[in-house]
Amino acid sequence: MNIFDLYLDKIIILIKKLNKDGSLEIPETLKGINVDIPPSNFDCDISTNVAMVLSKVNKKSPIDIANTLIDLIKNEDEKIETISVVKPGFINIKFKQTYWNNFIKNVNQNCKDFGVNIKEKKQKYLVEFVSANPTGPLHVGHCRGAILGDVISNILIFNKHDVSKEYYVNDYGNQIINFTKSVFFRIREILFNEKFPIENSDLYPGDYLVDIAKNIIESNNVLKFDKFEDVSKELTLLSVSESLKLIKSNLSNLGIVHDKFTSETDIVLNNEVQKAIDKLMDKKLVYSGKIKAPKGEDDQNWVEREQLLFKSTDFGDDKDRALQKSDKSWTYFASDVAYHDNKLDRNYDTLINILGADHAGYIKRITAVVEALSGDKKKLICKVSQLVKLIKDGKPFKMSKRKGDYITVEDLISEVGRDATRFIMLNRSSDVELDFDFTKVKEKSKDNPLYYVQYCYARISSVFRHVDLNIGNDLDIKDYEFEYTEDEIRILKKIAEWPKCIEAASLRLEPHRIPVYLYELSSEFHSYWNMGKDDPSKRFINEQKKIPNDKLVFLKVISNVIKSGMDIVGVETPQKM
RNA sequence: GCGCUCUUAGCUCAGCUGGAUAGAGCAUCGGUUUUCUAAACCGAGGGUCGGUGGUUCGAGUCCACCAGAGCGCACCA
Repeated sequence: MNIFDLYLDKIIILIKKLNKDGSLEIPETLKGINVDIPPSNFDCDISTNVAMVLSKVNKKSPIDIANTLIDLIKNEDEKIETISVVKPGFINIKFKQTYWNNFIKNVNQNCKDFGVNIKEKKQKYLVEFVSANPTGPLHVGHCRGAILGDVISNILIFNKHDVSKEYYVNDYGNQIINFTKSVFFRIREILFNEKFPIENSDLYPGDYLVDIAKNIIESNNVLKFDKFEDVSKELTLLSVSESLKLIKSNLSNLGIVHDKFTSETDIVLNNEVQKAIDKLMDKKLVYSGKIKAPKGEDDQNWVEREQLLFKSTDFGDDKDRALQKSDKSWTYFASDVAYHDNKLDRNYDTLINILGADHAGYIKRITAVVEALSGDKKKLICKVSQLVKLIKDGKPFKMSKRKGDYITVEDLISEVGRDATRFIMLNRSSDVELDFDFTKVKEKSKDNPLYYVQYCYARISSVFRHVDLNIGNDLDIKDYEFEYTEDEIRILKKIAEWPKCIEAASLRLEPHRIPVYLYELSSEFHSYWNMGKDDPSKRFINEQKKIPNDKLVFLKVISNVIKSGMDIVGVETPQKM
């Protein structure tokens, strides 16, 4: 039940009627008209800008139009307490107390689906996220995008869409060869006491490779590790598989489960790259040419080479992109073209890619490919998660690939916990860099917004416990004749915002709106709770040791929204803290 | 040189696709526990929304230019 949408519909019907009568002009599109939350210093519940939007086409001042509208609106709705016109031309409406009885009844009767955006057309989504190279465990840098992708998916699922969470495994190419070589040398180190060539900067130095090497030695007694070339094929498979084991366990510790892992090697071996490039060729978007050196770069080392290029400039990219290396093998980009063609073949309505900030430059070319292949500009949406700045003891903390001194997801979770990690990573817009201060998050865990929201839920649970009720059970209430006070209505108004929050989060793929909203709601609740100290009528449990029905549904509805929100964010709502 | 993202209180950030007197937390100062969880609450101070123009009834929000920060810019993945 979205009270803002319901009222917007009412107003649209009204002005259309007036337009039919000939007493009002309306613009072609009614898109600008909205019903919104008024600023808190106005004593009203909802507010609309209709009069201001209609002002132009009617050549009248917004105030005049508003004044003629308010009587008509009031006549049609006996739930209105006051309706008034304010300065630039807003119409402000305050409902009678009884309005909120109907509201809370409605919310309670379909608790689980409260907030679901019924206006959204049901779609099939594919959300690709993480897709870190299978060359070792996940580190903190992967964490934000992982959580972002997971929760974006959760929001879409909450809104009843069909969502598939997918991981693209880059198990092909030079990096994988280097990785496998590194494993090979670690194996020789263990078996033949041969020193690992640490000076070779192409190799992966991390300690986790020793464990991978041990696992491979233990689980296999066929392979001989004399020459890399002899075992490279089998060893690659084993090494990648060990890596994926680590990654999947990291993801599971973060509370993330992907529906599908797609392997780049499979795509390449299936000849899908050639097929996809052929499709682009048919559209005359592939040609053989040379890329010019970027200005300002050092031109001396630049070698112009004839190679196969994709005309991404046709779609707004800065330059055309190479599909083939000079040795005629495919580039990474080419196999990604194939992968996206593969996605398109699976008939999704919308593809979503979650990328790290360091891959933002990649967006234009890949959206160009999807547009070229599907003919639909909006088929692929790329969402970038900005960097996480790690801070330890007040100082920035840099990770070094060469030394292999990563902070892993494992370290992070064991230090601050899964829920705190998820909540804090989401509490900011993905467009801005995020400060993640280890010492702060750990030391000041009491100031952590996660606990603030959880505490709210725990407080409500404790009230239920006191009268032997369970917070999770449905409430069956027949009579909704209540008289909520101003302080309670303030919270009910916040509850009424929940569907709006979900709508914005889903439409714009901005999960941070959910923790931000939950924090605000919790704040209203804690404030109300403390009023009970001075004013016994604000306590939930009365002198007969019972909770009256008005307070009971009130609590139920609040806890339900918190639960829904926390489920989407993917964190626990403990009943005791 | 080019592209992407950002710039809001001392610090970290919200600001619902252009609306009304721009909001939180932290930090600082001062208060609140015989009562359902004080991991909480109440109060005070703190702002030229990076700058300059433009678009319009109306701009933190849209456009242009400028300044600053981060990320990226070949056949790596």
